[in-house]
Amino acid sequence: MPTSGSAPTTREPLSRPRVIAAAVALADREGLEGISMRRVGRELGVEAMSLYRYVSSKDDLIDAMVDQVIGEFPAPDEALDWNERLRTLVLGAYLVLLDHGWAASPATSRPSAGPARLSYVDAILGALLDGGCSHQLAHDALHGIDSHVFGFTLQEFRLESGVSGRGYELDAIVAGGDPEVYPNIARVIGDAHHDRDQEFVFVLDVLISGIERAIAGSPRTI
Amino acid sequence: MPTSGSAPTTREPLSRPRVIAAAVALADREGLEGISMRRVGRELGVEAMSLYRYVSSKDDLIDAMVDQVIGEFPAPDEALDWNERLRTLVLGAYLVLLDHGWAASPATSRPSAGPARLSYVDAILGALLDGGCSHQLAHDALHGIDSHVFGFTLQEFRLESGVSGRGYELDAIVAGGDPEVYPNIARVIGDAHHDRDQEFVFVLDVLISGIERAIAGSPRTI
DNA sequence: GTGCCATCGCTTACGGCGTAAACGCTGAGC
DNA sequence: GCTCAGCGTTTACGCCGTAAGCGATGGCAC
Repeated sequence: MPTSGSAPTTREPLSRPRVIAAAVALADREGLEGISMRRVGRELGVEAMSLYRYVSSKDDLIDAMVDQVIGEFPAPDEALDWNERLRTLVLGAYLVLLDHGWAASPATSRPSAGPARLSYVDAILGALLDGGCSHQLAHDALHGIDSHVFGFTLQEFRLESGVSGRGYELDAIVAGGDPEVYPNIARVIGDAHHDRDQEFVFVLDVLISGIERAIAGSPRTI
Repeated sequence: MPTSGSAPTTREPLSRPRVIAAAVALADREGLEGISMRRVGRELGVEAMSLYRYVSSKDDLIDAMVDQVIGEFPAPDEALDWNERLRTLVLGAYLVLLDHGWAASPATSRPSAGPARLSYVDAILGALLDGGCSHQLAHDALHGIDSHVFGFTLQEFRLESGVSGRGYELDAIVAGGDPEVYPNIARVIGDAHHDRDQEFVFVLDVLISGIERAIAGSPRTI
């Protein structure tokens, strides 16, 4: 083998970013359930135990994956008014999450908050404070917005990627049963158009206009 | 052994409800991670494989556990006005979920909807329709309410039962770092009072009053 | 050159998981 | 007494996360 020229088969060395990226790509294809240390290792042409040099546990890996996804959320556009800024911030987060649906669940249920998540939270709070929210109101509103972003995406993936396949599964259940048993579901389900983006925006706008009215009711004094 | 009188050591026969109840009790104590077929079996003094006569898989068990919890949600009080009925319905659901925090995650992310969940959805839709929502609006509002109920509870348990123990973990993270990095978090975190019930109600009221205004904007025509 | 040591991926092993398949017991009906 | 269905058990397979230790590689001091 020549002394300098690297052989084409020389594989790139492992690194934490490479491990995380491979895991994210795998989860994008197979979902969170498809993630195991052995599978991620295989993805990188490496044994499972080798990953532990870059990741302290599977939980650490998943936290890092989540933070990686949140890192893709678009940054706030400081030129916009606070409410429009908040809207685009949240909408941007939602659109990224749709590309990595598996991330909503650990993002919601795991306690860790990485730097990307803290930045995102900071940006949301920044918009709320610029709008005149009291610290308390900003704090409460953040919770509402956060559970909307992650909770809604989670629901979407529940309905979409269910074992039963695709579509709105209530359809099937209700259609198969007596319409007298769940009369209101039966009434609504036939007429309603199921457009997830429009639903997300509807709820988001309800939240934002509710926050605006709360600010008007008790604006920040300091 | 006498022919009739049952010996005190005779153990009650297994049954689906008994399996589900034992699993719920175990999850209440240990969380969802503590659920394994072997552990649930041990709880009942039985081998893991015996459960499969009453439950077709672990997923089936978990779906049944979730529906069991949702079955505890209080029924709607038809005497109330639609908006107050909706409020108490949602608040009742939230309070039950707090007692079974593990249930929020599978309730949100698994595709199955058992009879209790369908009843609950039907009750919510009933209130919305009584309020004059169009079918489309009722449908959209349902999604917002649902992700609030389950998403919010999920967040609460994320913050509470984290590995780091108890309390608001952002505190620790932010306090340890440079306050310049996340200035808005730093501003808010010191002042805001963290009262999860009050936060839940705040967001709920924002949602309900948003729905009221949406009804006023485009009431149901049929 | 020689010896050393840090880096890093691999091997082996353990206990636990979900569950398929086949096995025994036990009690009721005849 | 025989049969048979109901029901809990045993055994086994392939997966999982990860603790512990091994071996190769390559840069560095001398």
